Amino acid sequence: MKKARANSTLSDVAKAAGVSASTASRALNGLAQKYRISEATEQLVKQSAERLGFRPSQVARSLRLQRTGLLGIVVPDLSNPFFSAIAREVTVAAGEEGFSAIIADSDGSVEKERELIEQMEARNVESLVVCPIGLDFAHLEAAASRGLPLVTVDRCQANSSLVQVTSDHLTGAHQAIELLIENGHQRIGILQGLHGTLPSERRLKGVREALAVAGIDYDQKLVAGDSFTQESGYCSARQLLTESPDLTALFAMSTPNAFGAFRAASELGRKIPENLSLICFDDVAFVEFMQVPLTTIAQNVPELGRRAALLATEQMQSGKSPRTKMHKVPIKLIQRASVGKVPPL
Amino acid sequence: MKKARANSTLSDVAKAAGVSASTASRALNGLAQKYRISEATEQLVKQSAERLGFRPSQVARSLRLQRTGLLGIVVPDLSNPFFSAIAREVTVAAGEEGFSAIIADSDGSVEKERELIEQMEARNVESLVVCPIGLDFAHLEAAASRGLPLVTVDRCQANSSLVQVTSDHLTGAHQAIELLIENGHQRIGILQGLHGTLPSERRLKGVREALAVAGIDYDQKLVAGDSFTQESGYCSARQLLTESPDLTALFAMSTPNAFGAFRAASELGRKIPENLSLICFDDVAFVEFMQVPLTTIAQNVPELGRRAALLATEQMQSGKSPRTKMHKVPIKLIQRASVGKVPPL
DNA sequence: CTGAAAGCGCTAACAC
DNA sequence: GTGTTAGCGCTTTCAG
Repeated sequence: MKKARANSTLSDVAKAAGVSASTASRALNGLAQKYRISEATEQLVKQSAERLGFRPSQVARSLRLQRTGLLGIVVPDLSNPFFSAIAREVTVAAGEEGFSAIIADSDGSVEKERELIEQMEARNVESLVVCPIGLDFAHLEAAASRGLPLVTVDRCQANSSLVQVTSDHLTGAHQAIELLIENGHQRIGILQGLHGTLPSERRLKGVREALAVAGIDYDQKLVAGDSFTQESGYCSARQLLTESPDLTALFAMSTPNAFGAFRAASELGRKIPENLSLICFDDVAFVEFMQVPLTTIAQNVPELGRRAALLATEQMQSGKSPRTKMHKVPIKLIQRASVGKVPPL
Repeated sequence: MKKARANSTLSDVAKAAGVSASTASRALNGLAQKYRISEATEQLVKQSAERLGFRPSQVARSLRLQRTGLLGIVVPDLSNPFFSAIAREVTVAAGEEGFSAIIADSDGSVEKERELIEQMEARNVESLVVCPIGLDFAHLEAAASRGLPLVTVDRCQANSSLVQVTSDHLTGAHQAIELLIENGHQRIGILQGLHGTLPSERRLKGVREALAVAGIDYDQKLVAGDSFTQESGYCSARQLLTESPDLTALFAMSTPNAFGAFRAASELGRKIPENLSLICFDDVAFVEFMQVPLTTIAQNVPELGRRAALLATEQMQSGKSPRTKMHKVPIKLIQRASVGKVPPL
């Protein structure tokens, strides 16, 4: 490998051009006009910079300007398509606003989330987008009250003063159940996500509302599960389908939940959609290429990310928190093949 | 929002403790022993720091130490599970080595990739992991020769002096074809990825080798496609299946390709695996929850990421490039349900 | 039109 | 044991 020649500095450029560092700085930062630097000098400086392959040190710049141009992202699992899609939107939106994104994976641990946020603060990120692991928000509130523009995405909290962006879970669940009912389903099993998280709670509320409208009793026996994972979906679907064989439909609160349900159903000899309907929240690209394409309540994931990034950068630029704290993004029911009419008995 | 109170600085802490900045710095950096700072002073400093909520500025530190502790990651599409899985491993491995990861999405554009790498260099990342878009490596070579420890993942280049980590594509493709042949398939369609990329070329070579071993002629007519996308898979599968209806198996070079093939097959009335076998490269979590679980050549994606991160950080710490440039990580054939015996005619 | 000097927050060599 | 000083690379008053 070639010798790691240190990048040349501004004063190198200045020296090469035979001017002072200040002049060089001004010429390179497009302030020639303002300072009425002679055309000749300006060109000379620019050429020297070019020739030396000068790249200004962002570190020095950050220190001087007290602006890092860094935006932090913390997600619970970057290998989960839902979160990586959010991360993607945030990074590109940040990039468009002139920021670089620094990312970290909390691996589903509140403790790690806390540490990572500490680290990011130490790095002087100018704002932070976090998809919280979901239960404890104290450290987030703390960071925000320290003046760090922070926005949470997805797993929000109802009674929080944080800026939050999440889907319209209630309406989504309501529509899901409505669709099932329209198709004649009366006995509907619910595969629940992590208790205590807003998405899970709101979706459950949506379920109850839709059931109430249709005059169907909400049966606690028909809801199971406590995590958005595939394993949880599998176990609870198995349990529900075994204990209540008269179920004709399943509402899964996440795609992994739905995958689990799929497996359980096939093990128990139920065919989707022939004698079991399945609808789920979240819509990942793959879902449509399953042999039985899933009918889903699609969250507008890119929009979640984009909005979060925008709220974060705005907040940072204006220096004040937006009036609206809770930002709901609409969901969309996508009908594919996994919901069928209840078979006439 | 509360007033954005600037974080307190080292000299604030020093003042509060009634000592000089140097002493404070030493006490806080665990150098008390080395400098024989009195127990009392040390505690005093630490308490003051605690009380003021002092968090050392990484920016100032970076400038002084000429070390940012930053590792850059550039991927073509963070919403693609393959790349996000790599990104995840890189960020966590980096974290374990005490680095923060700064990430960017090149959105499949070489131009953008070039710009992003520039930006990262300006931010003084200490090393860089890039999943190149695949064709032009000049800017990567340039960055590396400037002394930046850089490692490329996945789409590598055969005759490059860069440090690269990629799967054993040749063996993988060889095994895929072998499996098909063992199952009686003789007419095998190939759904190809982006031409000119090492993964695609090596896999094609593997195909030819396996075919040769079995004494089957390589038929140029049976290979189609020019991208790892789902659309490409769909179009080329349709084309192949239409022009050569005697095909009994398809080898797809990516999961998206396979999804496309799935759709094409079902539109053309072919059933997998009954009268069409399908095997594909890459193994994403979903693949096993498809109603017909896909038989795949699984890349060890986490390992790709981990190795890359390690090579990057090692290189940076030792200051020299590793002897081995090309790092191949083994693949694994995972048999599921999408490959069947060729039906006796 | 340009330069000198100060300083962002930190650490380390060199005093004493 | 602890303080003083210099300086990382940059921008920006303030002078001229």
